[in-house]
Amino acid sequence: MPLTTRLRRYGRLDAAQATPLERMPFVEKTYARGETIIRRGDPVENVLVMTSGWAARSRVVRSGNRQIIHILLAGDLMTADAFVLKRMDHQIEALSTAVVRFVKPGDLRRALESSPGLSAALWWAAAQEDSLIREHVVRVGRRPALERVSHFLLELHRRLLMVGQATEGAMILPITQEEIGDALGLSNVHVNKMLRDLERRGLLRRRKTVLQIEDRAAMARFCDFDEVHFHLDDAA
Amino acid sequence: MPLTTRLRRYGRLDAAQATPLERMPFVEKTYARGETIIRRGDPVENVLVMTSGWAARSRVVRSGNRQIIHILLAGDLMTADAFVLKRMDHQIEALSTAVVRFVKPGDLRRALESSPGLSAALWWAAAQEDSLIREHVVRVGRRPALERVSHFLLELHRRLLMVGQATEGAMILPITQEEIGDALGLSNVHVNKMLRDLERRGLLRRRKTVLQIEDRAAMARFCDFDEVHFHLDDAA
DNA sequence: CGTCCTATTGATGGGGTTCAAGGCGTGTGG
DNA sequence: CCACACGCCTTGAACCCCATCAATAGGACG
Repeated sequence: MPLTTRLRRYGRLDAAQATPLERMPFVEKTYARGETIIRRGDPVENVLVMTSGWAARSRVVRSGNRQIIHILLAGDLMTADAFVLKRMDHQIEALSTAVVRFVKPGDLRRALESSPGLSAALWWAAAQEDSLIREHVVRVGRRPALERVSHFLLELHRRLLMVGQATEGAMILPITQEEIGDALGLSNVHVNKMLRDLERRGLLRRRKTVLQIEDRAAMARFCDFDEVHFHLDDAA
Repeated sequence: MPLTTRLRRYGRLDAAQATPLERMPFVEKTYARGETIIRRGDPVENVLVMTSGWAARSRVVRSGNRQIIHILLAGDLMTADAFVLKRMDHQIEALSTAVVRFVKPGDLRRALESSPGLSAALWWAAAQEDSLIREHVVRVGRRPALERVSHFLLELHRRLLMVGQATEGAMILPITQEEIGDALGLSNVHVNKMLRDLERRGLLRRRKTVLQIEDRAAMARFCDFDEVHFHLDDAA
């Protein structure tokens, strides 16, 4: 289960403590690419966990433009604030075929109570998402397009590695260039030009949906990327 | 105490329940405009609460440009994730003279335990900040400059109203146009032009640091602003 | 009364959008 | 099994929003 894999990175969670999480009752639903999983305004009644695939938190503004706020990958919590907020202020949509696990808040609560390290680990996961979104603000607000694309891809690669969905040098990108643009505040046309530029510079290679990053360190230097905001060594 | 004022908006917190929050032991420090309150990389040892003034979460990128991620006002929690994250991934700096209350995590924990509604209310406040930051991504990524400035000002006004720091038609803006630009991913020059444009359109009036919004509804229509992301009616 | 910071304004230039057209791969129905 | 449609990628051209540069003005403060 990808969520468990991810929480183990927190460092304080062993296999035994994770068991209640795996044992929670759930219902799984599969969504097709492009389908809306939760609409803005919907009541938040369940805790949703991504089991596989890609999804996105997004908003559509009056002009019709879409802004992708955050990409959701396997192991991500989609409604961490289910206990507090009554209604969704944004929508979540599937970017690829996506499997989503629905858990009742009560069942999660019981799992948390039965294992002390678990709630700390889930808090950490939620705080990590917050941190990623803060970094996204910086990326969109103050980085030039070329670095912006590069930085975004490195972050995705790092996240996929955390849940065992990528290798050291490659990952599968199931999303379109238009969607990358919607995440980064760029046009699909310009994303294309930036990707080709990164390829021309030898920082990237692409074949269909496969994306290779030869030299992660070089790319990180190129776009001013670091891992501080992942909080990977934050076990207390 | 502004934090209490704000939490009352959550709806489930009465005066009696808020008492432990007001009674927590604390140390208060005052920061001058421009001073850094917490540095990126600093360990998170206390819970910090804004008592008065303005501050900002920000990051400086390699080019030297600053991105303001979120504006902090009186009543805001500056380190809600103090229990989970070990180190700051961004900095917090004072935008005006700012008074900050330092509370020990243990003391907060005790206050939370002594009052059932309190932790829910604090969770709500934290979730509300998350929500505001998500909206900020949309604003910076997909709104044209004129609407961006307008939308930003309306949000600040709404937030100041929540803590009794603004009147229906006016607020005090203690920050510079350059800082507005750093929040919105714009240059100080362009912010100036947008402000003057809003003034010319009769949506705004300015005298020194006083900013008047004649017709909030008209301005909200103008920049596609709504209050969904404030979650003001989210008492369970 | 000079100094420094902020606001203001115009001129110029560039990074990125928009428009448009073509190519490529994949699925689909006749 | 081919023809066509459709979605996505690619590329060039024109344009525009906003950044940058520069210069002035206007406080606030010592």
